[in-house]
Amino acid sequence: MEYKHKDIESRWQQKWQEEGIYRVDNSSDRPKYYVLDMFPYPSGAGLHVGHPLGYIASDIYSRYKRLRGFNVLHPMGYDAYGLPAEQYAIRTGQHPEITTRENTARYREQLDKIGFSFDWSREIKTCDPEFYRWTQWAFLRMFGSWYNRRTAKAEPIETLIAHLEKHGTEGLDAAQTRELDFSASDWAAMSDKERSDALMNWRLAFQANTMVNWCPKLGTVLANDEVSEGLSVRGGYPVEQKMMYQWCLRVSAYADRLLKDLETIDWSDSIKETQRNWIGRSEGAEMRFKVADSDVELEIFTTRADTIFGVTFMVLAPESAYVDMVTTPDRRAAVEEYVSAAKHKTERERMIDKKVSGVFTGAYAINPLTGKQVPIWVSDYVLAGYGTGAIMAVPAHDSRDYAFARHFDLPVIPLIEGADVSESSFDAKEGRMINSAGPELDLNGLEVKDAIAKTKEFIAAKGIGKVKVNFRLRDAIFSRQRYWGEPIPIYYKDGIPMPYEEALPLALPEVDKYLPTETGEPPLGRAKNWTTPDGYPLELNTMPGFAGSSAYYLRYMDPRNPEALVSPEANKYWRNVDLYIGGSEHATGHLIYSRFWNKFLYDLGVVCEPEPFKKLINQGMIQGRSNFVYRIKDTNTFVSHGLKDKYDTTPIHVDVNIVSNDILDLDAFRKSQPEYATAEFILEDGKYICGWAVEKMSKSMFNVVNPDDIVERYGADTLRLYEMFLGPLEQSKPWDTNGIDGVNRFIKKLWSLYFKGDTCLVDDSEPTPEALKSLHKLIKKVTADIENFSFNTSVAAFMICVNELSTQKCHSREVLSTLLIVLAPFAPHVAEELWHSAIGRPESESIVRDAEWPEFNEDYLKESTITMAVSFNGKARYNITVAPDASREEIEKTALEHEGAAKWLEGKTVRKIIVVPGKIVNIVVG
RNA sequence: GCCCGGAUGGUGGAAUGGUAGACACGAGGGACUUAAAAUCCCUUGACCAUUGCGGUCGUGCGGGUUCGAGUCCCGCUCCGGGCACCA
Repeated sequence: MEYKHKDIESRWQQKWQEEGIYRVDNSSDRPKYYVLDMFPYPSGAGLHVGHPLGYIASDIYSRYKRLRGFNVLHPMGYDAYGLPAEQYAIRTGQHPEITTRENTARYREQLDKIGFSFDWSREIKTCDPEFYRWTQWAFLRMFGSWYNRRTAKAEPIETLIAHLEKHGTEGLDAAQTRELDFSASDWAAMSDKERSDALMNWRLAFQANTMVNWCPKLGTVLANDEVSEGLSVRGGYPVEQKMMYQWCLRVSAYADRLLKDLETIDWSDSIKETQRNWIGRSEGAEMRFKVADSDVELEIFTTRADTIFGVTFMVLAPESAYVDMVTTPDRRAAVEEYVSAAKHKTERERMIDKKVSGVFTGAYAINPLTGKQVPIWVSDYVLAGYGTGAIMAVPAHDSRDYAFARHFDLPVIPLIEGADVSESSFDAKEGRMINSAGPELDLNGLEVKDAIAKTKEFIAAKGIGKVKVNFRLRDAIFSRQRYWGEPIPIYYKDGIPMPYEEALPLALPEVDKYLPTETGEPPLGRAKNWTTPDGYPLELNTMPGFAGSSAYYLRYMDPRNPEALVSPEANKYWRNVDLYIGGSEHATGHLIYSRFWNKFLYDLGVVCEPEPFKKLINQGMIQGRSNFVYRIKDTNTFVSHGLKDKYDTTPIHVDVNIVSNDILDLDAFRKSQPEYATAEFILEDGKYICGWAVEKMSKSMFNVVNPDDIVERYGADTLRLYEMFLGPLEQSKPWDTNGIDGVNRFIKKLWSLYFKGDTCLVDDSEPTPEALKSLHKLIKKVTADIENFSFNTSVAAFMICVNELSTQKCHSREVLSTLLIVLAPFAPHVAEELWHSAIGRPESESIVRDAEWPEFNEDYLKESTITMAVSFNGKARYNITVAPDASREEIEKTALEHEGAAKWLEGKTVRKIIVVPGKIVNIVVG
């Protein structure tokens, strides 16, 4: 029998599917294990070889866990709402649902060919009403909840209303949009509309007038993580800041829990660090500065309370409400001009324009510790959205304040001994304080750390301010002015937003065009009868992309449950994801929102674990490896890479699919484009060698490698092994087809252990000690490697083992069948085939379902003798062989009596002998 | 600017503080073959020596700890990633 991958793979894939061997139940005697991949957005381009990298790794792990006796949940689905399908719809008029259906079908076809062990009976799509009803449901739960800081959890809005009825805002400690202050009788006197507006201040899903990232080109608002450097992540269009009334999620309420619980989960340091940065906890103090000749008090936030004696001016954000309150009449015109100019700048313009700018308000603030007056300025380097939108400026110890002070010629007072502030500020939080003594507080001589603590204590005691923790994490803007997303289940009764609970799932309506209406309303404004049966208008915004992906891992536990997102039983059984594999680009988006969403559901008692993903592995990106041909200028002649420097050439991308091992297929090249039909070549050694470079894998670079092509040519098992062999899972690396032959050769070599032509070589001979040693070395290595996600070295271990068994001419059924079990997670098709055709296991049995992972036996690894290196002064000189249980003395004796020793001992004294049993003997001479 | 990673042959990459370069690609040589493909065998870090033994240097740079450092510590350089007028 020959190794025919096409025949083998399609046959087993079909059989596995018919028998439903990957279907998993919500109850089992076996322990549970949940392995999840980040589900893909089904784009029109289909999968390229980079996409399955993480899926292959998770599949290997799932299969391994199954063989180890776990009940493994390993589902797959589609993140089906997204911009590309909508933009395609705008261009062509094709309903995004059709586009999405076509794309998911194509994805499924591609995924199936690779032989994944997904339980497709649990497949979900975020655009399926039976799925998104639970996205909408969760949104309404958030709408109906507030965050009680006292109990540190979300509570039903009714408990808040009860509090307001009794005490007003008195004694309330809640996550909120802004500080509100009213009494129980005020509450009683409010109209329904006023109450609704007031409650928005506390709801976890709420509407607010906030500064949003508005992308005019996309016609929608974007969340912070959807914007990078002032451009939209999708499409790269400019984004401006705009005040809009929008739906938001109060993610910030959970900032401290999101930060603290990072310590409880097994994620990489880098992604935890990214989340820590994004959450941005900073401990500081809020302080009040009286404004001279006014009752206004400026509240500012600082992390450097110790530098209060160095305050030489104050700065307000242009958008700050203080600006209006403090500006003196004579300065008003100048200030208004500056503020309006700042407002008209986009975020990108503000970022590019790093020039120092600002305007004096005419007012002065009084330093509460010194009583001295300092001028109040307005500048756009202070952000309205962080802290209080006002700062005390300490130019000596803050580089931004320093730049401002130098530009406007304001005084700089150094506060730290030895700090040279003639050229730049001294920002480090270290050193001893100077110039820091006032009538009531003396910080001189203290270390910065102690000075901060002392100042905080002082201002708190004096009632000048309080200790405050600020977070950079913003509430997530939750409305999108787009069509292809989940409708927000809200209707408006006399202008009051009401939950539309009874309508769930609230299905996405049909529209004639996927564009905003003439009056500038979102596309849902075009839907006919987009009202409740009573005629109340429905919300026109849809939910953002992260909505559907925030709780999908819960739905897989119980995907067809019509009563609940997930039943308590199913949730208690599967709990949370044990292993999650996906790209690190979701660090500040999906992975934050999911954790937030899960914590909210945890507060509600819907889920039993406070974190959704116990362990997270970020697979690296697979980059493209582009090939180039070199055209001699103004000719149709192409020169091989090694000779190109002799000519004046232009490098041109050439399709990597007509290049093999960097050698160009000349005929295919001539046929690829009409203009190349008459191309001439200057060859080296009869070949045209292409140049190469690592670039993003994309159509425009002609470097897209399609997994189907690899599967067609080499088979899924080769693709799987090769993707793992490419390098460490978490590292980004270019796809390089050059090495794939080696892995394919390995499979053929493996096959030749079992078959020579049509003859089956497997027999019942007693395995030799060497064969058992090779096998158990492999079991030990692969077991450890899988646990550590070091799959590349596992593949190497297989190659070594097969080479050894092949040299030993091992035909033992015992050894060769165990080898297949170890290989099965990596290359399931060839393992299953040989399991039956060569080992002769019964038809009814499947290696992927019924085999048991072998335990390695240390005894087989023991050597009758062991080799140890003998070194002199640390440099190895010769080897000795000793018994494994040789005593220290025996080893030393053997080492010194070895014939090689004489040369090194000649005329020297032995000072010390270090023996590391089994490894090395170091003889220190001198 | 702050915070995380990383740097090893021609290439991708291996190495619980213990003989650096596993495994694979590529390259060179050979066998088989009319020939090619496929397959198999040998060589392959650099330099020196080569009749044979062998020797010297080598993990981005400079120090240190250690009998012994790719690995640990200190100080740099460069590359990748995250955050960023966040006070």
